[in-house]
Amino acid sequence: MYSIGDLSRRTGVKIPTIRYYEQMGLIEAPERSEGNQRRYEKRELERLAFIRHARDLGLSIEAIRDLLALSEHPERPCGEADRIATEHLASVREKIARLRKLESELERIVACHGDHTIGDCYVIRALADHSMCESEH
Amino acid sequence: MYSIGDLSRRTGVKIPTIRYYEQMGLIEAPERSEGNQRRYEKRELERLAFIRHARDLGLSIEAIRDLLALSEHPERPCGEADRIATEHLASVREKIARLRKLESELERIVACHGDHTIGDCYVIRALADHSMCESEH
DNA sequence: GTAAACACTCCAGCGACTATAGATATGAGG
DNA sequence: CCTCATATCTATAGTCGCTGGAGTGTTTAC
Ligand SMILES: [Zn+2]
Ligand SMILES: [Zn+2]
Ligand SMILES: [Zn+2]
Ligand SMILES: [Zn+2]
Repeated sequence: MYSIGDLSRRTGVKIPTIRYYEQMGLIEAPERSEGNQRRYEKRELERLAFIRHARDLGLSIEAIRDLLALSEHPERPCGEADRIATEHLASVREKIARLRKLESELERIVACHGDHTIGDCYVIRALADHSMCESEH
Repeated sequence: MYSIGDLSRRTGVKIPTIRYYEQMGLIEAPERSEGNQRRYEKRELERLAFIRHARDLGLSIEAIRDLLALSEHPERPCGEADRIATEHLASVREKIARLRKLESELERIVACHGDHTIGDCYVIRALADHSMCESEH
């Protein structure tokens, strides 16, 4: 039996976040002590570790909910789980692509170091005028 | 004189967003028509275009507020503006680095395509066990 | 004059937490 | 058993940058 604090220390998930996950339906409402405090089993510790890891990998609460539901049925085919992960990978790649464009625009923009005034600062002028950019964003 | 709708069409910033920027102090409260509708000058159109472009480049409202304040003083040195842009570039680079790590973990995880069940799905097992990962995240 | 299009304010919601406030429970030492 | 520090409880509000809706009033074109 773990208290919510034990669970928090063991998984690195903050206490309010654990309660939030319960509210969001990622973990079931656990048993309670006589004084109404949450008491968890090992099962729930593992479930929370799964959630934590999936969050660290950037999966949404929604996706994690689906993955947890799938993992309750070990005999079923895993196409859906693979699809969720693949889609997530695609979205990570999109984000990277977008950020790389920003990176190169910003590199160009900040290249104007030196002693000068706001009036002729390339940063300010570049921000005021998208036509100086090399790509859309 | 532009109505809020004109401004919106010309800058691509949605109407509620323009009002939000006003509330956030990025643009001043403009004059009003007799019937209390906002009426903008060209100055404000340019200011909003600046904001839009800076947002597209990922700058925070806070940073944009500072940049706008700086741009009111063309005679001052531009070190601060350069610093804001440089810091932002650094944060974009950090994001890219983090996402690249995720990308490579996810690539490894989704490599398990094929006909199999949830019970032996690598996606599910990898999410349950961070020790199968090659880096921290 | 009338109708369509536009704009007003206020407020709620998104996602994924995080942080308070004020009350109650638990557990270890005496 | 009592005290007290620590832990936990609920409920609510705040974060960021918008976005949408309800319900009402204004402008404009015909
Ligand atoms: Zn400069
Ligand atoms: Zn641009
Ligand atoms: Zn699989
Ligand atoms: Zn991992």
